[in-house]
Amino acid sequence: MAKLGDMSDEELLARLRGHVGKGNVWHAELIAYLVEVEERRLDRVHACSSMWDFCTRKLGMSEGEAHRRIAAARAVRRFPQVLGFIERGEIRLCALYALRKHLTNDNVDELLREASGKSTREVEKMVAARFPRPDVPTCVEPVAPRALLSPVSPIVATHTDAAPTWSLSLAASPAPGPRPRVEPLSATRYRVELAVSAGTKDKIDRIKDLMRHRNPTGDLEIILEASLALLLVQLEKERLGRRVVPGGASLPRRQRRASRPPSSRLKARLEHLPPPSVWRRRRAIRPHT
DNA sequence: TCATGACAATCGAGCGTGGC
DNA sequence: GCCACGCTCGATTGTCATGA
Repeated sequence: MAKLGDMSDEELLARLRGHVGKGNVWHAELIAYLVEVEERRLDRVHACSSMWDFCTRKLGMSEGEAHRRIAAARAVRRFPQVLGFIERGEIRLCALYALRKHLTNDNVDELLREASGKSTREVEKMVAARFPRPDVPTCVEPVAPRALLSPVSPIVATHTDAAPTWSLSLAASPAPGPRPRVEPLSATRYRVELAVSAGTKDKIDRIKDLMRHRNPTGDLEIILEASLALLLVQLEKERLGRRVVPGGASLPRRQRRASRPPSSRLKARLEHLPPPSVWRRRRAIRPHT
């Protein structure tokens, strides 16, 4: 290959354009190779018990990498048209991974077209809308503090209730627990899972008692919705009430910026800033920024 | 043992903000 | 108006735990 420094500007740009998008082609080729290897059963020829074994031991892939690429290869094997979508960068491997179990001969073209150009999250939402899952049962139960957590996840549904749609775990201390989880179940329903402090649990119980006349079953979804509605009104008043600007959020960035008083802008930023020691830590952790 | 899911780490892109 | 910086979000990858 010629040295980059020796190339003319035109040649340099032409070669650069040639490289753009090669990543997708490379990915598609890799998947195509895996399809062929599996069809010829070359994994067995090379003393591997499975494709996964072949990819991890012979090709040096990580477990997750092997798993996702084999899944993509099997989707391509069933539906060869998938490869074109990968090659053109219209569908990402992660998005394909989310989609693969729902592909059939009848819907593959339609689903691929619909998922085309969407992010993985958007594809997950699309799958949830097309293939809705039932609501999860409500669950409120004590969990161990973070430091005492056993390897087994403490979040287990123990109570079944038809109507509510979110599960809740109760932490015994305010120490950081498992990460909150929000996942689409269908086009209009979400599963929300989180750990809360004992104080928050007490508030929920108190609200349940006070709302009993309007919410006889103590439905957590009703309580959450009512609480969020109140908080939303308060926050909109706090954050947007001072900025009486015609058009509001639809104004161009510069106008929005100019419409905000400097004092409140600075205050709003300071309210959400971690202490300076954390800034230094973050910079050390993220050297690329 | 293998397949799978969950989650954290990492990287890059986009956006908002402050300073010049 | 431009630029640098920091934050957030999405995509990908690696690791670990778990169930078949």
